[in-house]
Amino acid sequence: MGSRHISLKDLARELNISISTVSRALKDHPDISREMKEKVKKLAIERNYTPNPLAMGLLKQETRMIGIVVPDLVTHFYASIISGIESVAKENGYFAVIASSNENIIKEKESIENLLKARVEGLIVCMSRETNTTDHFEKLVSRDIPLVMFDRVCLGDKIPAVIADNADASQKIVEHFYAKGYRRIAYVSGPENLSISKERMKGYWAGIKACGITPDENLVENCDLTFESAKTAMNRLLQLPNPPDAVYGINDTVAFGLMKAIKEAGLKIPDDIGVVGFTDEFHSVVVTPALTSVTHPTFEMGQQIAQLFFKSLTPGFQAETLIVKTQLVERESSNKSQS
Amino acid sequence: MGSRHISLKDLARELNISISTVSRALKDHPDISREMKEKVKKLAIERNYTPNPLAMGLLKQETRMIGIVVPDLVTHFYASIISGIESVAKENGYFAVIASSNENIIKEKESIENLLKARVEGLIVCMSRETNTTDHFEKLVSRDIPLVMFDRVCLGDKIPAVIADNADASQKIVEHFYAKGYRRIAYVSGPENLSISKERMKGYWAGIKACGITPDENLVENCDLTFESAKTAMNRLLQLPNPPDAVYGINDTVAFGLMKAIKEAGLKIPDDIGVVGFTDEFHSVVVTPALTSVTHPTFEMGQQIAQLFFKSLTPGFQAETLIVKTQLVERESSNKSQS
DNA sequence: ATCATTAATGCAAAGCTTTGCGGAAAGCTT
DNA sequence: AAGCTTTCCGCAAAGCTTTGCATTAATGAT
Repeated sequence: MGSRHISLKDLARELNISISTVSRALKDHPDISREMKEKVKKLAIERNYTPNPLAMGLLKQETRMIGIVVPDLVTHFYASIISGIESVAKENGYFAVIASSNENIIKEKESIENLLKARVEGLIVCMSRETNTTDHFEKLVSRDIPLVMFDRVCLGDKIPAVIADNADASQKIVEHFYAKGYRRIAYVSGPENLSISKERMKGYWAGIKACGITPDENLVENCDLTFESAKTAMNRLLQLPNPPDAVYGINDTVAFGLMKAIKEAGLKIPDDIGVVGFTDEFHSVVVTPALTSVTHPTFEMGQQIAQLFFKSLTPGFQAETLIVKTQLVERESSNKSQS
Repeated sequence: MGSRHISLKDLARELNISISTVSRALKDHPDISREMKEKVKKLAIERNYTPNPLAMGLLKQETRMIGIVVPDLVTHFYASIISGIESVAKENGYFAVIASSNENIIKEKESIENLLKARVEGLIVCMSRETNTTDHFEKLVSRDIPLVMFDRVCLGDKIPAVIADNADASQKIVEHFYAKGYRRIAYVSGPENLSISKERMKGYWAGIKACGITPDENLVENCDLTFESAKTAMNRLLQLPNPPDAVYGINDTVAFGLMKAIKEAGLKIPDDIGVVGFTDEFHSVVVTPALTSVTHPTFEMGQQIAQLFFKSLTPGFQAETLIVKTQLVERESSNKSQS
């Protein structure tokens, strides 16, 4: 049962030499004679020896594990970022252990605790949508545990972070709508505790102002980021005395919900109502009409997150926030026929 | 640096007692007096002691890690199955380490090797689409390493597996089409080395036969499971002298590709051509028209996979293949107006 | 032949936990 | 008071690896 892996001791016994000699032979230590090295290496390969990471971890006091906590695993956005993180982690000899908070603050705290118990050397976290307190993150900072946050972040002065140019992108969406001839532009936001909500909201108002549109509080709705709640929010907008002729959501799941509600109301996209999403999921291409959306370079974002993480390990590191540029990809859903 | 975690030794030193006493006190060993237990436990909580899993792993010769290798992470199907596996794993005190083969056989083999080096106690694998040899799996079997496969499986007599009722479901799709009035029913399959390809193909022909349709080899196309290749396959079908009036794909990504090609050809779904998918992704609801699709209970499937894995750990276990029932969810894309 | 180098290898500790066994002190019996 | 049983605790080994230091043998120098 426990004998599936062979150890230095096994090799040593078989060759009738000491463990230290085996260890040194495998690492080409100058003290060991050439013949001995060859003999040892040959047997090691034959027996398929691989060093035991548990023993190494114990000795070196490091696990080379890095813990990732994301709100869910089934969203393309997170999955792709994780892939990016893993690619850089692997390059640095680390590997990622992934936990999902299921958008739940309790589970988020538990996941962090469990990863710490498993002796990860640091954490990369994207807050759940419920997370409205930050003490569990402050505790990590005060315990000197390496931590990088992304997308939904907090405590930017203490915790290094990677985020999108949320306000900018949001403003550009409004301006894009305006340029396409839309005038009553609505926005469906997410929970107020999330940084992305705040920043994208800021961009919305900036865009409205930049376009010289009279601001209308009624055109801003909230949802809890689910497909269903987005539909509900859209229905509220549609029942306004003066409903919007354009709408965008805080992410693509929300945008899909908006589209569904619009279609169910018998309205046409993009002619009756224009729609734009945020966070380009694969399926923006698939829906009809194809969804205009803000593209996050998710894989690269993941790589940057990991790079920032490793940078944060160096002594004297000061927390910084990296902002990645997004791009508005125009497709059919916001292409109003000029009338 | 290495002093972020405190050990039994730290507690022992602080209380001026031996390490063994601390260890036993924390586990309520009868040899330890009540007062001593209380004193130790109090300090342990105060200092936030958690046992070092590396040391435990080394001692007990177990890591409680289980390795998962999937073709990709960004597909809802796999992400959801992983969640299911993790939920059961956690219950049993195990945690999952996830690796992606990126649909690449080399990377698949590497991932398996790396997980083994990391001392996972067993593996759960879904083959990449390129995987046409099975020797690396046979090696695992002969090395007595616990292994469970799912969805795309092989060596069913030696390796426990969890799969969908592929042939059945496939046949039901054909019959569903027939019942809806479609007569020239096409099928776009995947790489022939994959079990799902073979089984769903078998179901296709069974369905054709059951409906009394004259078989037509031309109505069966292949693709490599990507969106693009599915589009290409569909275009070939559309250029047939006698093109199909219904088509289904081996999974939903393929189905989306089919839909795209059909739309680009200016044909209407479901009236000109009916479409059905396989493996119900979230977005089947979002596309227009909503996609009729075969639902896998993915989360539950993940749970069953994990349960089978733990069952396979028990002595005397014989490989078995679990077949999970799927369900055909009728939506708009196959609902031809009766004419 | 003796001493000093050099080369090649082994010993042992550290990192953390569990656990069988031995040991000391206290209480009890007679 | 001597012997025995409890009660409570510490020693040490095992699991695997790395590495400073010690050891052995052999070579070269004088």
